[in-house]
Amino acid sequence: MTDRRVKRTRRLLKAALVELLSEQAYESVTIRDLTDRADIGYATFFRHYDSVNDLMLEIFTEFIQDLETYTDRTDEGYFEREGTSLFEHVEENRTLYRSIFESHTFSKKFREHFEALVRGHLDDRSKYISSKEVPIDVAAQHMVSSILGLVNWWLMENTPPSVQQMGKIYELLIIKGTWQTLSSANPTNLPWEV
Amino acid sequence: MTDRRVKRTRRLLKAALVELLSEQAYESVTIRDLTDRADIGYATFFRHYDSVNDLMLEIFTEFIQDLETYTDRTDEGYFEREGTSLFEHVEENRTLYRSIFESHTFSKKFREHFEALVRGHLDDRSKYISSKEVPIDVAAQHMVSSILGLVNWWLMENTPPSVQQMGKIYELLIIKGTWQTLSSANPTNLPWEV
DNA sequence: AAGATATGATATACAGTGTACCATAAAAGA
DNA sequence: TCTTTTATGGTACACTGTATATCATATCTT
Repeated sequence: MTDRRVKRTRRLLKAALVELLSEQAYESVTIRDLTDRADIGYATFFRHYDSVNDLMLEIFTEFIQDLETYTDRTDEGYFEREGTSLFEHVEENRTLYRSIFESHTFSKKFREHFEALVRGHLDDRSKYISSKEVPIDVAAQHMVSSILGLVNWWLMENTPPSVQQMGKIYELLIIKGTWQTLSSANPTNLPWEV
Repeated sequence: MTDRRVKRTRRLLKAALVELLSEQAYESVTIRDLTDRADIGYATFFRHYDSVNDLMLEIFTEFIQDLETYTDRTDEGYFEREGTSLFEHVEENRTLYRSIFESHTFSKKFREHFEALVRGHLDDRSKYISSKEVPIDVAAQHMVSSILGLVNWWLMENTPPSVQQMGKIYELLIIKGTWQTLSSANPTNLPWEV
């Protein structure tokens, strides 16, 4: 695993895929495309990865780790503050986000990671949640759909609002919108305003 | 176009695809699978459709038409009444909905149709919308993400709530949740309660 | 310097798409 | 009913892309 040649090959392949994603759709990338771009032998690919999905998974995993350290910067830990962090991360990785959202497999994976995160936040605030009509997992799913919908909209827009504007929309539409529905707290006494 | 043989072939192919979708993933269906199931010659497929996507598009189009006549039953025309209609339609077409949501191409198409519908509703209620921070197309996108997220959750759940329960959740989480955020109206004087 | 191993190149098998061709069956029109 | 038209089945073939096997060579580790 420490062999320089192995590290070089894997590095070249990952770089090749990231590069290709800004030129063509993820689904259209072939193994020949990758080995040509990385300038390595075709068969060599299979000595490291099972498939393009397998290679993408490695990039995706590193990407998720990057996102998690990124959103953890704001140690206050509240949802609405993380909104701006999320959109900053998206802005800096537009191409990769677009590719992930284009792929059914990886948008699903991304959603799963995100849902776990949101579930954690909701569990932390469970004492404020009074709604018996909306189950907790439906609420989590709803926030995830809303957030990822907003991110997706922002990615596809040709003249997108700034990160700050998106943070504002995020707070208004998703945090307040959902929270008012689920919350037993007085609107003037919501947790993020304490 | 009126040739009995043509109609027969196309009918058999559509039936074969619908049948196969309850047995395997949409992406995995090959043309050979279809012609074997329909019991027609392989080359015959290409005399009618370009690709599996092309065949699926025909099924999808008929499906969308069915949905539209379905949701039009409730002539009052309000969002929250259509919630139950939507979930009724999903319940009666679970397999097809699952296949559509599994396919990036068709979930996108479905989303586009739905978004046009929601945009129409929002435009009808534009006088109630006061929010200057949330653009109208972001609001429409947000409702669509929320609704389709909820439908998707319902489809994947092994012990899903009833249609009536889903209608209730829909009204609370999506209609009221979003509307309160966008609306200038007094909560006791929202349009659907008039 | 010697042994281990990753790579490049090539051949091969395989699955799936898409086209061309022709004999045959079935439909449409008189 | 007879003739013409056309859709179908079957087959062969070219093409793309995946995946494995093999072997000489280059590169790395110790």
